[in-house]
Amino acid sequence: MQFGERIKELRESKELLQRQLAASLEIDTPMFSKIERGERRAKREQVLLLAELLEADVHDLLAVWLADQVYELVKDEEDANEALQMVINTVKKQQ
Amino acid sequence: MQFGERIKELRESKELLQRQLAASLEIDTPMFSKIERGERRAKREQVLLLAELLEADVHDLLAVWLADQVYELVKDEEDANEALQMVINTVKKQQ
DNA sequence: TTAAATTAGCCAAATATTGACAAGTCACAA
DNA sequence: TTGTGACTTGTCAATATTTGGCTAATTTAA
Repeated sequence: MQFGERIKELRESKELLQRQLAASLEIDTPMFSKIERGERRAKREQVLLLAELLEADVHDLLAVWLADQVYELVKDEEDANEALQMVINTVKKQQ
Repeated sequence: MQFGERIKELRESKELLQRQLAASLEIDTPMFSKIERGERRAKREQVLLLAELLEADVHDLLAVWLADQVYELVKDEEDANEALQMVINTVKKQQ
């Protein structure tokens, strides 16, 4: 939902081609295209690399990347909000 | 983390045995035991059944069940909080 | 100590994810 | 139009993960 768009924006603002970033990530261009369109998910390690290559804030990218995955899990659930609040409380304490 | 404990409490307060609930869910007792201890995750459908069998609030159980899964995804992430906030915002709009 | 209840460990079957390839579309320059 | 480069689509096999169920151990309670 958001991660791919973010990557695409950053990539275009740096005038890089998919195949260039794909090469850096050691995947093929179709795979990179899919990541940008959210059809496939990037690996955590790839997010770190992309942050570096695109000179973007790594925490920001990681947060968006994570959010995509969480969203995928809860998007069809009526009780998503309650569940998310519970997790936030748990995560707070855990720090 | 929470779902299994919740089920166990409800089960014990109704003085039911694992094997009885397991039979109702059409799984074996060891599997039910694992669900209670969080070693395996229940299917959504099983949560609905459990809510009925244990006379518990189905939304409440679903929320806890979902929360477990989300937690599993974000628990080791430094940026979990930011990600969760993003998802909450997205989910709010989606309604 | 026994018998029932619960847990641990293991394995095979089913499912999902992954990476790669070939072929397709699209925009545009020659 | 034809050709070229950038990107997308679809498919497939390889790999990983999840699932269900079995056996055997351990715990609990009488």
